[in-house]
Amino acid sequence: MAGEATGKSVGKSGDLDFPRPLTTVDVVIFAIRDDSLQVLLVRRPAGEGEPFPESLALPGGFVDVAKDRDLAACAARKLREKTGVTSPYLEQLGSWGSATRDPRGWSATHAYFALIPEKAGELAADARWFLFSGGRLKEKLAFDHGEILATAIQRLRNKVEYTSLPAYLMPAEFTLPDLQRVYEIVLDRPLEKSAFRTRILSADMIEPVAKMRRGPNRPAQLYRLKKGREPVYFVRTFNPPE
Amino acid sequence: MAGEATGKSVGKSGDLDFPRPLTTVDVVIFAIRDDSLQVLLVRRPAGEGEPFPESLALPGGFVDVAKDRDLAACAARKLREKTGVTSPYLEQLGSWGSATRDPRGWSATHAYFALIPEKAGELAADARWFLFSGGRLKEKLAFDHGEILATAIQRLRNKVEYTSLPAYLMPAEFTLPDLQRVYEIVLDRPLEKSAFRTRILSADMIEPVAKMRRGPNRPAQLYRLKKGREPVYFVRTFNPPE
DNA sequence: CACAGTTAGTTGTACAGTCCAACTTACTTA
DNA sequence: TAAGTAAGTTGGACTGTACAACTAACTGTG
Repeated sequence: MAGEATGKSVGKSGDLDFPRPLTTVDVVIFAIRDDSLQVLLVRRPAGEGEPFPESLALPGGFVDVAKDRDLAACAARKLREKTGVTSPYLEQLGSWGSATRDPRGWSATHAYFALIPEKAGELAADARWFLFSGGRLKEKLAFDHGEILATAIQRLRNKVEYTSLPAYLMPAEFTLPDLQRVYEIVLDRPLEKSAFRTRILSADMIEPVAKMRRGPNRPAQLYRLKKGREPVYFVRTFNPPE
Repeated sequence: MAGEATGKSVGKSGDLDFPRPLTTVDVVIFAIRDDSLQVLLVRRPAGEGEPFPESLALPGGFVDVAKDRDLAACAARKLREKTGVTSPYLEQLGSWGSATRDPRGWSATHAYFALIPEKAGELAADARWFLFSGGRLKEKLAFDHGEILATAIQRLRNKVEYTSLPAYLMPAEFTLPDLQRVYEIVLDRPLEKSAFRTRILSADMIEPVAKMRRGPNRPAQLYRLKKGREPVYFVRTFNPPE
């Protein structure tokens, strides 16, 4: 495998001797920070021959055929390198490939999206969190990363309507109003308190811990995610607005 | 672009001189035939150095950087080459990449799934329809295509619960009981007639044509898909079994 | 030509879960 | 002790599915 080099003939049949697209992996990393949905972006390097120098981009890069066992491992590696987070919610988003998306030639990227709790330790030096204002990012992104990001948000919003995905954006312990707030941030619309509670509590996805969150008002029950990390699918969506 | 060959140094920075994974596209093509869900598979060639010689596999192959503008075009090309169908429902399924899935080296495939109406003209010589018995395919497939196929079925089933996807499996004109039958075949469970009709008719996705299907019993209204091909999303799933 | 058989399509009641709004509870602060 | 606020509950209206019984429209048979 290591002797395969850049795709020059390797097998007996010799039919692998043709141009290969570049293969990359990019990760859309979401977190809730400052009461809003944020995404982690990196600044591209400025070197000669670098495409989109100094533009903002999704964290990612070439698959390393020596280091990466598979695509998911590659995505997990990039997530870890940028955030230090090791076991988040990581889902494949899709792939984008064309002759023109990278000026260096035909390329295909495998995009993942990750949900992580706010805490997160140190970020890599080139990485920063960015905010959506009005559901959109202000900055233009390198390559087709704007499109990938838009797809990620759409997928996230869509799934939040009928799954427990936002649970992966929560810290270890949280209250039901906390969780509802995160749903509302992602969906960008208010939800009904009683319907929300009924749905979440009957989904058997969280369990109360023997503590209350105390504050200036009535204390709130703290919960944690139950083991068995698969997201829950609800049989109805929250009823759509208007 | 054409001079790029197999990944040998091209840019000024020269940092593209590293091994590139093989890049392929595979297509899971579904149709309803003989009152059941079938998938189109091809027999792999027998040549020396061919992986999985004579095994069954999904239609697919290497991205051709000269012919294929992007991944979707590549998938559409493979669909066309095997079935002659040109404008089906074609959705990206995901990508699978690892060091071990192809004995020829690190490879990544971009998988698509297509829904086509039964009619379909001539098939390519190496292609044949295969049946699921008991929700599973009997044959073992080459590479990780069994896994890809399983994911495709799961995705199809899942979406059929709350979208109008099966409409793309229908011929140009069909009756409501026809459509319900297709839902039932895919979901492998019976649905309620009245709830089904209410849902479909209020979704504004089909329109009656001025004809009836006549047969040995009461004639049935014929419908066709409305223009504007996006699938419809329902706010509830069909209530799950048991 | 009536009647059985079959499928198309409708109707009505029960039920589940959201929507909406008002209510009670438990705390803090003045 | 009273006002304020957020947590959590309760009940009636509404939407859409589940289930079952019904009517409608045709064919084929005796």
